[in-house]
Amino acid sequence: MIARVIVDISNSEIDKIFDYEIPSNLNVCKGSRVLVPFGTKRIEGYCIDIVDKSDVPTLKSVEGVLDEFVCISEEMLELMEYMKRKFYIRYVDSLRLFIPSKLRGGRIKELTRIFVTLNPMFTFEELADALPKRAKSQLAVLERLKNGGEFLSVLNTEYSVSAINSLVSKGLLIKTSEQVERKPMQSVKGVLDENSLRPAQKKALETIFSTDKDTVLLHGVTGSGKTLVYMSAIKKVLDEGKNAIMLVPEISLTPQMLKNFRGMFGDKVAMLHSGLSDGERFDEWKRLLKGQANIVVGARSAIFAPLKNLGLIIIDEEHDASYISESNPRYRTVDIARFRAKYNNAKVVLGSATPSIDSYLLAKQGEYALAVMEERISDKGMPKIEIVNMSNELIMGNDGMFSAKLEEELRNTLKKGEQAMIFLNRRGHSSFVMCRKCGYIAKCTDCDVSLTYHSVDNMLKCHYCGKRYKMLTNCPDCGSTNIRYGKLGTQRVVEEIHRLFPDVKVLRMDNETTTTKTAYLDILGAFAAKEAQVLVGTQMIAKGHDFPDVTLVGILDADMSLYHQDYRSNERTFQLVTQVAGRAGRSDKGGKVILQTYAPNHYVYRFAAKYDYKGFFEKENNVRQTTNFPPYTTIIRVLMTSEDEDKVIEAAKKIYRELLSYAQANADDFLYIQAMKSPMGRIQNKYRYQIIARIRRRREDEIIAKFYGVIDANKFRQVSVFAEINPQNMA
DNA sequence: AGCACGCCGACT
DNA sequence: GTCGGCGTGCTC
Repeated sequence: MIARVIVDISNSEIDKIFDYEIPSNLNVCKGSRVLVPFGTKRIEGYCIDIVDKSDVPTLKSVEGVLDEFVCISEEMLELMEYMKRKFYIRYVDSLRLFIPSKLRGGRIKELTRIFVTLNPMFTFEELADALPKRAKSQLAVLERLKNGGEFLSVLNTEYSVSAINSLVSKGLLIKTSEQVERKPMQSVKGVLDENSLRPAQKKALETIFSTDKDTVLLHGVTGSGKTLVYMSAIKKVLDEGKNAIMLVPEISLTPQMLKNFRGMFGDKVAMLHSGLSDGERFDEWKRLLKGQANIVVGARSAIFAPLKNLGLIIIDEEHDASYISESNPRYRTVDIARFRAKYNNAKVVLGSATPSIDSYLLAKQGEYALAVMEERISDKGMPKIEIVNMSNELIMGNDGMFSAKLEEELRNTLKKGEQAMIFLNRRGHSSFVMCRKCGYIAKCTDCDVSLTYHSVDNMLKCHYCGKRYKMLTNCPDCGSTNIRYGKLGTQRVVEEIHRLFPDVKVLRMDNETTTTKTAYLDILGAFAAKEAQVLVGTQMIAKGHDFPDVTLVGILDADMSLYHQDYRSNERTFQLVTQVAGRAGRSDKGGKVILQTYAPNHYVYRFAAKYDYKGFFEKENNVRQTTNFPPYTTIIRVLMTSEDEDKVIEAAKKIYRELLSYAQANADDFLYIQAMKSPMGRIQNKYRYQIIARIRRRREDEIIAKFYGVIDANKFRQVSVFAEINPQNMA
């Protein structure tokens, strides 16, 4: 018998199927990982098929089978073919997405997960007394473990590493390496009861299971109870003996979210999130493969979970950009989900308060079924959004960051002892470093980008490649010591608040303050614990936790994301404003949103302030259609990079010539094609040139195939070339 | 991606 | 004479 093998080397020249003889003593299956001789070396590979004969005259033999289980299912092999056709992804790159990285590279060891308990020698009170009064978070950890231990990986997502570590080093906590039977957490907010569902939720559930469409768009305003619909739907599917995938944006994999699912479904849930170590990820993957877990909750890549017999795939916050993989391998999660749903005869549910224009249009066109939930569970209504025209503030002589209105509202909120969140866009707020004498601006040596000053460590940082530099004392050009450096926008806001309200505690959350993985949760945790009254931050504070005491949200500069050459910027701004506004008034205290802008009449704000998604959709959809932008057209971007500028230009010219003549021969389908230097001309010491084409969609598959074909046929030494379809970022 | 094969310069 | 530079081509 012959094994058809993909070797585990990611290179387009090698991404072919190689045939090997299967020795009679080896049990090689379709989907097995195998060890094969390749050139002069031995290498890992994947057997994707078993056949009787081969066209290759002399064959080498498979040397061994790597795992005691078959790790790629028939479904995933078909998905691999689909991903090749649809996204031009190499076979190996697909296969690598399907399995945990722990499996590759030889030795596989079962990891024993570390379990943490309170030291049984002491009572809870004794342990608590041993702590200094200041150690609040350590006390929280102790309280968490009062009723039983927890896996370290779970604990790490809930508390800071330092709190846990210091408890362990003081001997108050005990780490055990052996597996301990998990006690399912107490369920939250009561058990799922069909009767506790509101009519709108029931109706949404009905739509999901009665429609003949494979995909349902669930448009539910913030706070309309989408999570309960998800859970009920999962429960129903589980009762039928089928399995489910629940995807959330990475950032919303908060402890609460995990707790909800564990509480409801106990051991049947596997988690795949960034807080897991390789070993833990492997453990979870194995549980899914063996059928020990029936539900997976995770970020984008969990769509590839090895679950069989899928009944339901849920994509929460479907508009979130993180569902589109923007670096190789590039794919769109919805397409993968729909493939798997079709294969398993399952349903896909796309949930959002602000669906993407693409999705909502598909729903209107009847490609998706549509379920709508228009009311908040709390009957509180949405917080009122007030638009403040910043041009007027300037005329009135206020050139500060806060409008008079926002300052007043902030004062009221603080007086009442309630909390406020101040949101500002990051774009346009990085602080660059400049010589006052000669105008020199500090730039990265590898990128065409000015450096950002980071006050935390007094260093200069390149935003694009991450390279760090010492802060300048003298100007390298003129030697002057008169160096000016700005502050990050968030930092300036914090100072402004301190100036206006000297006694108020303020937390700041941005790139600079969240360098560690746990810092994000630490800051949110501190704010939730009311250690500060105001939280100032960038995009990061837009999603995630519910803070019942937040009654005021200020959006300082909504416009920053509006005026951008990106065709999606209106959509993004609408989503952002809606999302940030949703942070206010989560409890019965109600809430208020102050939106500061220089374009108060822009339709994005008019619709956002009324929470009128449909109105916004109609307008934006119309704009896209009349201006010939996606989803009515498709943008293809071919990016070419090299350290050698002459070589990239040569490559760009050659490829452009070929594509241009194709475009001219198919002029009816091309709205635009142009070659140019990329807006970010050099990143990580590589020069970047691009070809941008905008095409009509009726023959898009064929045209995209042509583009990939031209790229494949043109290999240049030291130049890398790749294509992107409707890229999120054109820099 | 590796690695061997191969064909030209400056060294014990 | 040979050691080694890295350009080119192949891997079932």
